[in-house]
Amino acid sequence: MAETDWTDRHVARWRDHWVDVPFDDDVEGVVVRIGRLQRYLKGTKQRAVTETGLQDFEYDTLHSLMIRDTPGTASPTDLADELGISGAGMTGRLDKLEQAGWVQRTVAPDDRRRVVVEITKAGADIWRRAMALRGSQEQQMVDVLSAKERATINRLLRKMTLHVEAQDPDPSAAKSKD
Amino acid sequence: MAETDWTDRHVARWRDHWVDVPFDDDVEGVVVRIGRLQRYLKGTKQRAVTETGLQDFEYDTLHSLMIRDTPGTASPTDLADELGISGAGMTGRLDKLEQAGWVQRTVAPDDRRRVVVEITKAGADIWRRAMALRGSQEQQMVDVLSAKERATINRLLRKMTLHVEAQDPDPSAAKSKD
DNA sequence: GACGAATAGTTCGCTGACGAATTACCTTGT
DNA sequence: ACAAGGTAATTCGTCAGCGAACTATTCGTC
Repeated sequence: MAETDWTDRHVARWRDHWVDVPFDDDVEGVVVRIGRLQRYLKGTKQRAVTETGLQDFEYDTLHSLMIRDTPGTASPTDLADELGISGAGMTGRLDKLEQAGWVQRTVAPDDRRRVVVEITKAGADIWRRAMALRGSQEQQMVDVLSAKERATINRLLRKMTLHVEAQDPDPSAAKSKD
Repeated sequence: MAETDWTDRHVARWRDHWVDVPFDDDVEGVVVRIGRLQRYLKGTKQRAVTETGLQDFEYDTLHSLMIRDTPGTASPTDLADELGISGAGMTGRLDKLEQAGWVQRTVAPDDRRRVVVEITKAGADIWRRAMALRGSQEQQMVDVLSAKERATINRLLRKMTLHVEAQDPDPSAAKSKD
């Protein structure tokens, strides 16, 4: 352990104060570090996205629309589930995205209750631009690990994701604000 | 690689569609998995906190107030920084927390611009109750790893947090909604 | 083939958070 | 000693998102 990070200091400070609560250094370490890395990623995304002129929630929605088995097209409900927001919230987002010209709504001809959301050329283009800006920053975070370490951490992370994905059987309760 | 998780499938699906963007399986894997684990943790916290009758943001604020070198007392600005919300937002939260009787505001006698936020007995009690509910669920996530694996993943996570903490020199831009 | 239940999406009123402006207080330089 | 500038918190207007009620369409069954 060459250096101590924020989490080490946090854990050291709190090991004593813990009363009536199970406290395991390694568990706390994993949980807190994941939180801190996620916070960092959120920040880098924020910066990348803002640079394109998109708002955070606009990018999130376009992103969700693109990274699916049917890229660029989805129902509002599916998107809402995937993004972890309410139906009402989704309506609001789509109003703004459609207004801005990034997506397009059409009613499904076979079931007129359904709405099909499709990304426009402009939408796909700006999403790709934001993606490019993002990628490099994420790369930077992971690049401090060697190839071998990257493989190891993915193996361990996968062990945990498999566990949590098994608990929550819904595969669409997914990606959140990455 | 015994089983594939959501991220494996995501990466497999997207390796091809990637154009004009650097795409590394392992980098994407780390980033996406961290996001998904964090989402899960957010969910477990949510459930634990709701069970105590607290609202999410109330718990977050009490938590931030407790896990510091001066547990149970802080300035509004420090709390806002730590929680990553604006000063205005903090004022709003403190209004509600004070109203509910979980915290108490007093002006600092030596510098009357300053406000000292202190947790009340009731506040500390309910926070502790929520903590206990939380702990066990976090434990569960990490428990799929062996003791040795837990040590390894913490080492690798620390490598990354040290990197990102070095980039963002502000140590208070910290914990977010854990 | 018609009426009740189910489903997809939207509208509505409210809430938490934001940025900008404001108030109150302290510090510094002359 | 007092004006100019800085700092801590609050107020104000706005916005995204929520849950609940509502509308429009389809399904199921008798």
